[in-house]
Amino acid sequence: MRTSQLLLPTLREDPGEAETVSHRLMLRAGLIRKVAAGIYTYLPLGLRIIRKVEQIVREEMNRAGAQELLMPIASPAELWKETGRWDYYGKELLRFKDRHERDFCLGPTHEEVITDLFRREVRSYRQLPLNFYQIQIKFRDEIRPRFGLMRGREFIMKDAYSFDKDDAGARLNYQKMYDAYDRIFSRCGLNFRAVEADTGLIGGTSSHEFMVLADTGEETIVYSDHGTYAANVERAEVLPPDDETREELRPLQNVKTPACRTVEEVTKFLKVEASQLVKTLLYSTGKDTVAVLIRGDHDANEIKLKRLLGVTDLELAGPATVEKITGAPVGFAGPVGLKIRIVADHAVRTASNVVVGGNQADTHLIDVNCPRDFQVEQFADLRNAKAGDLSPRKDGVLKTTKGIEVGHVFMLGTKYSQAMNASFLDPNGKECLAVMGCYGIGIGRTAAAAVEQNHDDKGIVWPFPIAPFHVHLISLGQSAGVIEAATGLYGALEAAGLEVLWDDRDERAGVKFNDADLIGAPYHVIVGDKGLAEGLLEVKTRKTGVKTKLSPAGIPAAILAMASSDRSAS
RNA sequence: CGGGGCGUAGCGCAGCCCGGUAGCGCGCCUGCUUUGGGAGCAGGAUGUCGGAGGUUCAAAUCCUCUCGCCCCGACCA
Repeated sequence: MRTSQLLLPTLREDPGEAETVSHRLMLRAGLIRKVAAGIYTYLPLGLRIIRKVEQIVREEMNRAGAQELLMPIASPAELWKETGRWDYYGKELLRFKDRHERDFCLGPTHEEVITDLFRREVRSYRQLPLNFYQIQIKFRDEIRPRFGLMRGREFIMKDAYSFDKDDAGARLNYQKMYDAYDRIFSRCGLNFRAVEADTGLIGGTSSHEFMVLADTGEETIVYSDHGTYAANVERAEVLPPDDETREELRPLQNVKTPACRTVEEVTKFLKVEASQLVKTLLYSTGKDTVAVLIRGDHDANEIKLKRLLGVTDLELAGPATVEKITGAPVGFAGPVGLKIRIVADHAVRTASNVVVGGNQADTHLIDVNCPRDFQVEQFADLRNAKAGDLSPRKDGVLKTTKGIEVGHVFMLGTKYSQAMNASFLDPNGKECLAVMGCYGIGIGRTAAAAVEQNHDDKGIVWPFPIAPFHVHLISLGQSAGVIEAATGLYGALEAAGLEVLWDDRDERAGVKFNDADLIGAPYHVIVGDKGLAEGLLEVKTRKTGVKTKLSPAGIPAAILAMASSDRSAS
């Protein structure tokens, strides 16, 4: 492809709308353009990258025995009402009516549609197992789209759905997908890790997320320093403290803490550690308000809390509710004398002589002890794991890192097959529910994650397998010799099976070099009069910046050799 | 939805506080020179100042309302 025939609008300056590396570079390199918040056009070069990732995904899905199909973007409300997700999914589900006033939505995921297909078309255990996948545009009306392709409202996803006759089969399919994901992200040249995860809105019995490790990731991962345990922090179990010994209990006292509301303010004012403080969080469940006690140096985990309380909606109570229940403004709530249901994290049980809110403005209580001064209905694991905690498998101590979730595999069990009566006949003629799994990969997010992980101050450094082009051919000047040599090389490189972007514009060398660095093809070949005069042309490896002088005829073979050694090294 | 910020030429921004001619850099067009890391000179084009109301002799600037976008929190591939 010649740049003179390609829409490749690179930007010299950082666009004002982008802050994240991948978002900024993808805009600057002319890969994407925004149409509306979280909605993007893939420009020709950007689409090539998307297609590369899709192709790797497709090959590995096919290899794992999944079959490709394509479901519609729009689906009727009836299917969603069958599983209850028409209501449960909330505002993220973009709804609309057709001309006959029938309710439809844009598919945020396709369990309903595929399960409907299954129940219509599959009758017998002989047809199982089955695994279907598609690569298709999804729409989720995200609360806050951000970071370009990282979290769009419209995005390209590979989603797969497996159907098995029993749990053992489902586990096998799950494992196959897990292994396929491992290969996919390895082939994309990413540094990633599979972690245990929460199942969220999709539901089901267990799941793993595939996380690309990057400081800019939105997810926090905890992993054992000496073992194999790794989990999303929202999922990671925290073991109850094994040391039950407590300090000698001192008598409770009332202290004035003027305008000290936050943990930080209170600990600073009273000169105590955050771990000596217990915060009292009031959560509204929609039905009632529950007090949740968490140690001052810990963070509440709302997913664990929802599970304990058996609710799906949960939010911190507003100032009015807090005042009504505690009689004090926000910041001074405490468990002593509180008349509502109280649950607490395990760590609160073994803490002694703690500081809590006094349920009175500018007042805290110190040397408070449970159960002497207040009672808790239930102790449970309600906090986020943090660095330094014991691994739940007791195979080491937890460390934390940031990650970008690029893939997620779920064991669904019979959640959807039951709701939609997707059954088959077993050898005895008995009707059985299909055991399902579902498996997603964010295609655009994978590309964006690759940029987060592979860039420098000049631009993107694409991993070879998903690079939009393998070779960026840069011709300098418009002399007959240069044009002839570049034309010859272009043909020779393509004949060698390499994808070549030839910058044939009448631009100055600096402009071309800078654009090439920005776009980030793995290898750059520079054709100029200077090189031609000595019969040697420069080949630059984008990642290392190393330039090698080679005779033109030897360049295609040399690049193929470099590519294969780079790939085996990584 | 809560909090913070922004909307002025294709892009990045200044001007707004203190009302009076719409400006800078990059890009774009023409010409000459230049040509291996974002060229120089000369000339040129480009704006419903996000939109609607209002105040005023006069509004990019002040007021009200509205729309869009970005960033921080509650959701997820």
